[in-house]
Amino acid sequence: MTTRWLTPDEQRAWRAYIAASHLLEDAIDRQLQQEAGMPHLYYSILAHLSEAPERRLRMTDLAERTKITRSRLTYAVTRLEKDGAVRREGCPSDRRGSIAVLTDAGTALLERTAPGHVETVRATLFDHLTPEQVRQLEEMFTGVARGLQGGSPGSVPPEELPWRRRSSGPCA
Amino acid sequence: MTTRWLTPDEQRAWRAYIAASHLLEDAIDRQLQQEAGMPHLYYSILAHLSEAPERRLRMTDLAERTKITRSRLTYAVTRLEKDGAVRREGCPSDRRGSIAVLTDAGTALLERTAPGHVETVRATLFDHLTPEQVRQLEEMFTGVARGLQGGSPGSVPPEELPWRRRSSGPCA
DNA sequence: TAGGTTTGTTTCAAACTTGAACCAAGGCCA
DNA sequence: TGGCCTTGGTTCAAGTTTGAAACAAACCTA
Repeated sequence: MTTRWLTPDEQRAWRAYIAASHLLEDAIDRQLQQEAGMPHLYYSILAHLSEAPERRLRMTDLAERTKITRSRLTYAVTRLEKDGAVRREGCPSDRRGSIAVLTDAGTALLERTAPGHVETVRATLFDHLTPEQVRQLEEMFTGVARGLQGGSPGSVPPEELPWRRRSSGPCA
Repeated sequence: MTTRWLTPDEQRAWRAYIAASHLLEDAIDRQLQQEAGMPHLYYSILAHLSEAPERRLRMTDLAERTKITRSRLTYAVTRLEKDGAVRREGCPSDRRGSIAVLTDAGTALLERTAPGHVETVRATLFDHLTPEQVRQLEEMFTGVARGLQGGSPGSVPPEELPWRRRSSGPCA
């Protein structure tokens, strides 16, 4: 089949998306670097931990939720551990595993910096969207994410699809 | 003022957006790394050059269009130059300036790899969107980008807004 | 239960990004 | 003209990301 090129509408949408998402990530990274001393990704790691039961998650679980690779997470957690925001514990039920735990200092940092972060997200993104667009945004990107995770990254044949990691739970 | 926290709708939209945009960038980076031997950003640089008159642009101009910092661009162009996809030329009218020029090899690489790239963008993004959503996407992100570029990065006061770089033109 | 495979995580080197500092060259103006 | 501020680009060190390889524990299965 010959290439299905993008239509002019799609072209424009793609460009706008790429431009805005770069600018947005940069703005948020800068703000968090200033206020929290860490890039957005690291902040997200803390945020995800803070919502988990007992503020702890298996590394792989955390990697999945934050949508990053394991090695990237290892590096990040090591840094956050140095900062004192996270602590690592071994997993008693599976001695291969290690668990990242949000410390009290990490919790405090999150509470201190969350308002500024939210304000930035608002100012950069949501202040430009109507409530209807917010709903659209969620719908679109939920679909896109579903298409991408746990399978068919691009054009991988469906044979490889039925792969799904078992949810490892709080490991306890 | 107390923090304007995100509404549940906004929360969900934000999470979906973050997750999908990470997955999307990863997928596209992987595909281009495979097929073109370079990450998406580098490919974009070539793409932008290919559309410029005479396939050449001032560094700063190129940085603006690709939405990246100058130092990042310097690094990228140096690499692309080593690959032979880009050549640097001095700017005759302003001896501070340097111009990135897309070489024939760069053009060939672009032509060879564009179909695969477009196919990936389609499979990962546009195949999940209705034509109406495509229009919405463009509208939303155009607004967001406008809000972010050339001013008010987050919560910078309007005093700093009226900054606008003069479009330097093809320089020649 | 030994051997082979899978799974969870880390490690390592190479590539990339960041932000501040630097170096020209251009512009402005007394 | 001589300073002085601005602009266009690069450089440098420190930090981050990548992908492949290494490990170790868990899980088969014969």
